[in-house]
Amino acid sequence: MNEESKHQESSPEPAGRTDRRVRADAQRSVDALLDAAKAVFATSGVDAPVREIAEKAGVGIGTVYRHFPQRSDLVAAVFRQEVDACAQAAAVLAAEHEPGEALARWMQRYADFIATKRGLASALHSGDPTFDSLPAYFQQRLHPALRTLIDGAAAVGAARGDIDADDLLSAVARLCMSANDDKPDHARRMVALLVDGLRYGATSSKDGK
Amino acid sequence: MNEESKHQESSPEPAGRTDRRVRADAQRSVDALLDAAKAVFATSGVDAPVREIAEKAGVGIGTVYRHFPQRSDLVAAVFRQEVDACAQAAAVLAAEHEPGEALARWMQRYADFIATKRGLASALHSGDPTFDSLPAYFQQRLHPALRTLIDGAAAVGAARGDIDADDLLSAVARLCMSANDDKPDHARRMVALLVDGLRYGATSSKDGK
DNA sequence: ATATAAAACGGAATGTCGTTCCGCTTTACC
DNA sequence: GGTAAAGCGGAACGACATTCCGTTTTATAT
Repeated sequence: MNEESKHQESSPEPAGRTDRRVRADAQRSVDALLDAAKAVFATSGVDAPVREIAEKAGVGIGTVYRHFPQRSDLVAAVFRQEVDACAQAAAVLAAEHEPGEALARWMQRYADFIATKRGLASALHSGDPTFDSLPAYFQQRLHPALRTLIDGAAAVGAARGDIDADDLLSAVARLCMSANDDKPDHARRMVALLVDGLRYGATSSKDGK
Repeated sequence: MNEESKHQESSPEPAGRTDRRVRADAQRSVDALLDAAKAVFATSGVDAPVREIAEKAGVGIGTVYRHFPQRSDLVAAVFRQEVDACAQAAAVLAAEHEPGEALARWMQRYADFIATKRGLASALHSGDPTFDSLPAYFQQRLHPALRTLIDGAAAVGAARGDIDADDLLSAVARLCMSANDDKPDHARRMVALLVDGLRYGATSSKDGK
């Protein structure tokens, strides 16, 4: 169940008869908007004015609302984009590191994502219908990524494999949302503890039980 | 321009009542505002316009801001008021029911409070300094109420007494904030389960296990 | 290459909101 | 009753999200 990238780098392939779909300038605007919004949200929070994002992206206000009918649509799009990046990171880490290390690094990557998005929890509980589909999207995108990493690590005996990916994802999310006010690295250590737990239960042999 | 006249000089009133403190019309305005805000927040959410509250209370906008310098001060005041009511309910329930029943009913009362205040979690995580003191106030007000109920129930063998009140309060809060979208009575049943757990561990006699 | 219609653009205009300001009214105390 | 402080109401202000529409750009047909 994969889905082609909706807004990736513009590839000038002339294939297809009716290319009436996406105009080049529109694609440029959307990309610039997403980049600008990500940067502005990171510095000024998700409550930053739309005008500030439009200015940083070098487009007019009207252009923002052409592509994102509501403010919340932009916010949701950025969240989705970051989740995509997080999911993609799984493949990259799996290619660059041995399975156990890849799993550990990805868990921290995911934890960082949750911890830095302070406005995420508020958005999900805001009642805005725009965000209703986000939880399902997150799980749909993150579950396979983590599942693959766990299986990979379990195959070489670097971690136990009998763990539900969703359980892990929600557990980490809860850990990172709780005590972020007191100690900045509290979440990091708790996640590391979780990963160590995965390693502890590893089975060296093929036979799981 | 800061508040300086809150506290008068050192004890200028020996026995007589100094009426220079609160003017009658001001008290009326504050009461009407609090009532109106509670009603409006319940129906339209905590993001309801200040003007709507002012109109419902029958006062002008200026009057709102005289007593609540910021919107968030009004929100916090309503939260505090509801927590007070919840804490007071403990004494009422203790007087009207036997200890075990009082404890059980109060837990549901508290659960209802948390579950219906959808904007509470968002407010606490909003970063607005106005809400910084709320968690401490909640605990300070609720802890003694629950502690008394637990002790009362434990004294007649209706519940175990070796439970930390804060643990219970935070556990119930978490339960009521999680799965409120799926099933409306999920929280209620989970809280009932918790209460049953308290009853299960009750000691009818003095034997310490 | 030029024409053309659709798509996209920019930004002024609109409406809502929080908050401030200030002249007028009420209250409490003498 | 006199008076001064406290309280009141609401117009005014600035920030924001969102809409509207005349102008410009793009993709395709000619």
